[in-house]
Amino acid sequence: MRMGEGVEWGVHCCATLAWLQGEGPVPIRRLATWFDLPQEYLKKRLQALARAGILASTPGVRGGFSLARAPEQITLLDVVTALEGPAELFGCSEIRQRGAGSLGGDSEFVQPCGVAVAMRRAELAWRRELAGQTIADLMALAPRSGERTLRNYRNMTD
Amino acid sequence: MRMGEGVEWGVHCCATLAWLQGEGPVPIRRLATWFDLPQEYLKKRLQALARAGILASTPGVRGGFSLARAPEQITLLDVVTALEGPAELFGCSEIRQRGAGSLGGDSEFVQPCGVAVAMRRAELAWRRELAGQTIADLMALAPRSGERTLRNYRNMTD
DNA sequence: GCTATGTTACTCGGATATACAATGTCCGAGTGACTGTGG
DNA sequence: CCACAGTCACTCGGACATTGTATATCCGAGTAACATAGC
Repeated sequence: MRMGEGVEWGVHCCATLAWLQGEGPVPIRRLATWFDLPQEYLKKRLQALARAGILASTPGVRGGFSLARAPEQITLLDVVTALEGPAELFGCSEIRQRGAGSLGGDSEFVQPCGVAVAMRRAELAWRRELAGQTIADLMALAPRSGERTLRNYRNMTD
Repeated sequence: MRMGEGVEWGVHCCATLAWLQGEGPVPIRRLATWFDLPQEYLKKRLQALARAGILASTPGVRGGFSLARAPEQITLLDVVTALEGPAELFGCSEIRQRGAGSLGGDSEFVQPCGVAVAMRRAELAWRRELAGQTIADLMALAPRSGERTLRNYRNMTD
């Protein structure tokens, strides 16, 4: 039960795109070499972010990816949900009303499964924390001596 | 990123064993038919709970599994950790200091990755909620008209 | 000078391969309660 | 009545087979900026 690596990639790429806002779209190759990631697979993950409305993709010769909204409007929960899917961590398959256990109890299962309720509560706490952190918050935390390096790197490839 | 089904099985089996405390060990076959689960695989998961000190297994002809501690002493976090491992949901692989991004920044990476910090905070909130729920809490919530059925079921197989 | 055509550097979407974890099954060994037998 | 061996019903641990998902790669199609050619 672990999150895919794509989540880490996605968040860092969002932060990077936030630093580079105003410079136009950033091609995947630049992001991939910047973080040393497999270019093709990174593309797939960023496409998922674009489908979710977090990134915007512009085709063409000067194309690439850019933020679709302001960094303050992108939460970690948005990124996680876009990349890992909306499914819950705990999927209740209602085993309580299967097998011999369901023979006697007919009207007992009208109220929800207590296990699922408890799990959902924990999961909501998790999502609430994730929803409270935006890309802008991460930018404020990060020590951006690297920002200069990041911008210069564009010139290195041109 | 989903939890395995074994977690649902484990929690329900713990609750069942709690109801049947004092009747001695319960064999796997009874639990498996009760919930209509694959017996052999359920065994594997319960063995994991036994290794974690949540269940106790007694060999022999009247053997089976039983709770190793009181239901108040078993939290959902215990069960989840025993079955899914202690690994964190978000594994930071420090991509920020890989590739071209790490060329300029030398002393920048002394402080922890902001992404990992935010993820860890959310995860701690999740674990805190899970640790606040015990098997005994679930028993108090559950409508146990089924408890009679459960005890009778023993006689059905004897 | 202006339009048409081609080139280039990107993205998109789908198809496919690979690695690894989750799920499921099977078998031999150990163990303790019970049964039966010999003394 | 008691010691002892045998059987039975369990668990344990490991060795597999199967399935699904994450990861990774590749290819054809579309698109917009730019360059070039033709009028």
